[in-house]
Amino acid sequence: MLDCKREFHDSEEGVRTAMPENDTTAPGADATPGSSATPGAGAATPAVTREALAQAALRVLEREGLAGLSMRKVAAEVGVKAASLYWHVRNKQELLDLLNDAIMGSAEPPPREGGWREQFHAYCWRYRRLLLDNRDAAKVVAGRLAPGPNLLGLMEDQLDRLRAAGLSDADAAMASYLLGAFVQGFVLQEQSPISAAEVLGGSRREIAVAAGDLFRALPAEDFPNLVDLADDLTAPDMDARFEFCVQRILDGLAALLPPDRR
Amino acid sequence: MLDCKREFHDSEEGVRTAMPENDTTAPGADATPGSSATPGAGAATPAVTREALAQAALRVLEREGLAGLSMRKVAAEVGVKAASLYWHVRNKQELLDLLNDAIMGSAEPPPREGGWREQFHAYCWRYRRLLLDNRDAAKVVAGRLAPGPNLLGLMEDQLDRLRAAGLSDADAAMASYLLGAFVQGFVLQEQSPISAAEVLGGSRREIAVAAGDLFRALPAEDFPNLVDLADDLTAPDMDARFEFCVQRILDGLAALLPPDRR
DNA sequence: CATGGCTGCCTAACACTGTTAGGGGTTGGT
DNA sequence: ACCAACCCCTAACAGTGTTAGGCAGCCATG
Repeated sequence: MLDCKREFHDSEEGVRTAMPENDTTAPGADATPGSSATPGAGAATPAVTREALAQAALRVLEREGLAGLSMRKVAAEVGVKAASLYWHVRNKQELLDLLNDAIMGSAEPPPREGGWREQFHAYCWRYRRLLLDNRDAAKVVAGRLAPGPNLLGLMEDQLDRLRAAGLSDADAAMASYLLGAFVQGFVLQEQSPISAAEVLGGSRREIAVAAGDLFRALPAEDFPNLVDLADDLTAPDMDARFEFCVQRILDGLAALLPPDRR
Repeated sequence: MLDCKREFHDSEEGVRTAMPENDTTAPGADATPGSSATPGAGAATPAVTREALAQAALRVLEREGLAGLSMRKVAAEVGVKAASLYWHVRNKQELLDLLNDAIMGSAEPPPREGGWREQFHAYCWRYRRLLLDNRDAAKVVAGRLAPGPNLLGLMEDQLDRLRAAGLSDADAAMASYLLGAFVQGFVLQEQSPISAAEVLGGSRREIAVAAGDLFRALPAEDFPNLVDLADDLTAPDMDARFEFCVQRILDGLAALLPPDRR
């Protein structure tokens, strides 16, 4: 009776994250967590829903970054004290799961035109763009697989195209996984600061130059290739680098198809 | 005078992380904590070096995971109080950089035999194995590019082979980057818990089954592909999945080479 | 030998974090 | 009017990274 509240906030557990459950990003006063369905609902103005929490977390993330995203700040963002969040959310990790899918919410699949190669290409770029545009999105997404309604929708669409391209079921599933893993890894690397050069809080280009100097300053007898390739290794054009990688993966996938379908 | 200590702990800044500086993996039993080090020992016996710190951090990481790795615990591991660490290290991030390269220290490049494809293949697998064998290594490595002596050595060797395979300078640099980004992303995904299934603290296989059930339970009219490919999407054999991805990348790289060098 | 400066550690403290216990209103249903 | 559920609150706990300032030994110099 004491902690009956922690028991369950809504009807089912496993299905909730899976069900699309019409998520209107609209600030409508409806759609309290899941309890709206349960008869005998009490409160008049919920004021804070799981949707609202996710959006608030998104704003805090944009403003303060992942390291600065605390329960107290998210609570303040929705006009509430920290402890109250635990009514709607089991712990911070669950809030991050909501945030996770909220980030995916702003993604939209590329137009369904052109060959599979163009479409897969566009998918990679859009996903990267999504991760780059939302602050610390890569860190939030990485290390947590939160199959919320938004992510599920994207996967569904993606798989549909891969199968239409002629990939087998297993290959389509693998390819989808490959895309996700690679893009996440790439953006994570791309955004990761270089330890040696962090002292100078310079721009991306400046620290690339600094990294180049670092490589060039190595003893040439021990690291001939690093010294030699310093420029190539620290080329600051990340778009070109990404494009290269994507093309490699596309070529690799193309090799799975019969020659007439590439 | 007050904080003169924070000025510099050692000679040069930028070069330190770059120089190999013979790293002994610490001679056995001495490093054990306890108050034995404190009495009578002055400045003569340092008792805690950056190397020792890195090794201690590695042990704490193995025992408690990244989330449980705190300055106080690492300090206790070397028999010292937390504040003392800031004499040797600027902040926690710098300790993590040391840890980063310490993890890389246990990597050894694959034998230099077979074609470039076998060697690149082995590189991918060894890197993944390294990240899997050291607890939370993927999380430590991701989001931080710490070009310590160990990582530099690996890059050097890797680039050497890629160039020997016939890749252009730019392509070799890109390919090396691709390898790192992909493997990190893959292992990160591989190890990331699934939000919906975390309640059951089951094994990898169990949560894969649970994820499969989750996909199968989706409304078939909205997610026909997810329902259909549930088995393929949740196939628990991560080795096979990794192998697939690596082969795609290898194929993609092979397309860069003239047909006679593939 | 004495003096100071440097090294390496210490204790205390600050502002913060996630999380829990328990209490108090407001609401709707009976 | 009562009850139960809902939603939020205050207070507190243990733990975090980090800094200020102090204190004991070692070095080299006067």
